Amino acid sequence: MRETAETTGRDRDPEAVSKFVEGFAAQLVEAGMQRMPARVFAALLASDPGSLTSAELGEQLQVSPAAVSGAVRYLSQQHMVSREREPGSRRERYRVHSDQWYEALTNRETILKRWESALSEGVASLGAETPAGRRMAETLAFFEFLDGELAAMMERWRVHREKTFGHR
Amino acid sequence: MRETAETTGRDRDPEAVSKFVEGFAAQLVEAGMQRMPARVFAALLASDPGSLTSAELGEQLQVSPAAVSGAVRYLSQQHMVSREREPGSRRERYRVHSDQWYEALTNRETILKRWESALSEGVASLGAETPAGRRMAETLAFFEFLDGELAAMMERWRVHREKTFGHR
DNA sequence: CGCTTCCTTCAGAAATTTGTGAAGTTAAGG
DNA sequence: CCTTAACTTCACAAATTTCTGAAGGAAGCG
Repeated sequence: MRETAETTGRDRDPEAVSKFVEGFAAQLVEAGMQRMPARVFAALLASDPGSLTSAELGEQLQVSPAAVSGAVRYLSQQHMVSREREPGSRRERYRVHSDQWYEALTNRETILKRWESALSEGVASLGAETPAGRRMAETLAFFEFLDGELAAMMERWRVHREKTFGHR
Repeated sequence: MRETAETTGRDRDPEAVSKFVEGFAAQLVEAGMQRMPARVFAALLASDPGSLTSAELGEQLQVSPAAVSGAVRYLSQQHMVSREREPGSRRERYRVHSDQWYEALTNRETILKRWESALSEGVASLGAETPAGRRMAETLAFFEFLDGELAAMMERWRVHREKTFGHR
C-alpha cells in the first residue's frame, strides 16, 4: 500500500511532533511506564487522526515491528488504546480514544483492589489490635474511601467535559 | 547497642510479617515502585512502632546497608518516610507516618504538573485548532480538573478519618 | 490455492538497573 | 583528639529488562 501525507502525518512539522512525543513519553516513563509503550502512546496522542498503523509507528519512532507489537499489546491490555483492523487490508490501526484513555488511568482500580487485599490479609495475620494492624487498617480504609471517590469524581468530570467540549 | 524484642519486632511471628512484607511490596512493584524501596516501605508499615533502624531493616530483609541507604533516600524524597536521629546515638530511625504516606501518594502532583506542562507545550506547537491539538487540550483539561478534585477529596478524607479513627 | 503483506513470537545481544563490598565521611563517647 | 559506630558513596558485578533480527503464522487478493 502507498503512503500519503494523511496516513503518515508528514504534512506537519515532524520536528515539533517528535519533540512533544519524546518529552511527554519521558514524563510517562518518570511516572513508571515502560519506555516503548510510553513513546507509542505519545505518538498516537499527537497524531491528527488519533490512530496510526504499525508501520507508521515503527518509522516515526525508528524501532522494529517487534517493538511496536510488544508496546501495543501492553497498551491495549491497559485499555489505553484499542486495535482496529482496516477493512480490506492486513494493516491494523491502533487508536487512542481521547476520553477513554485517561479513564483507564483512574482504572488503576485493579491495582487498588490488590493493595486492599494485601492490606486486609496483613491486618488479619498481624492482629487488628496490634499497632501495626491498626496502621494497616487505617491505610486500608483510605483506599476503600478512594474507590468510591474516584468513581464519583469521574462522573463529575463527564458532566464538566460535556459542558466544555460537548458542542463540537 | 543491644537488641531487644521491642526494637527488632522478633516477638511477633516473623513468618507472618515477612509474608505481608513481600506480598505488599510485590504489589507496589507492580504499580511501578522499585523493589528495594517497596520492601523497605512495607517493612516499616508492618512494624509495630512504625519505625525501624537501618540495621533492623538490613537484617529483616537480608540486604546490605548500602541497599537500605539507597531505598531510604528514595522514600524520603517521595515523602513516604521521614528520618529521625535517635538522641544520644549514631543510629537513625526511619518512620512511616500512617496518615502522611498516602497523602504523598496523591501528591503525585509534581508528576501531574509536568504532564500538564508537556501537554500545554504540545497544544501550542501543534496548533490548538488541529485535531491532535484539540485532543491534547482535552486531556490537559482533565488533568487540571483532577488537580482540584484531588485536593478536595483529601479534605473530605481527613474529616472521614477523624470520625472513624479520631478517638483512639 | 498460492503469493504476498503484515503482524507476532522467540532467542539472544545490548543496555540498563539493582545490589554489593570496600572505602570514605560524620559524629558520639571516652 | 582519638576511637569507633553508623550511615553514605562509589565502582563494579550480577541480574533483569529491552529491543532486535529472523522465523513463523494469519489473512487478503489474484
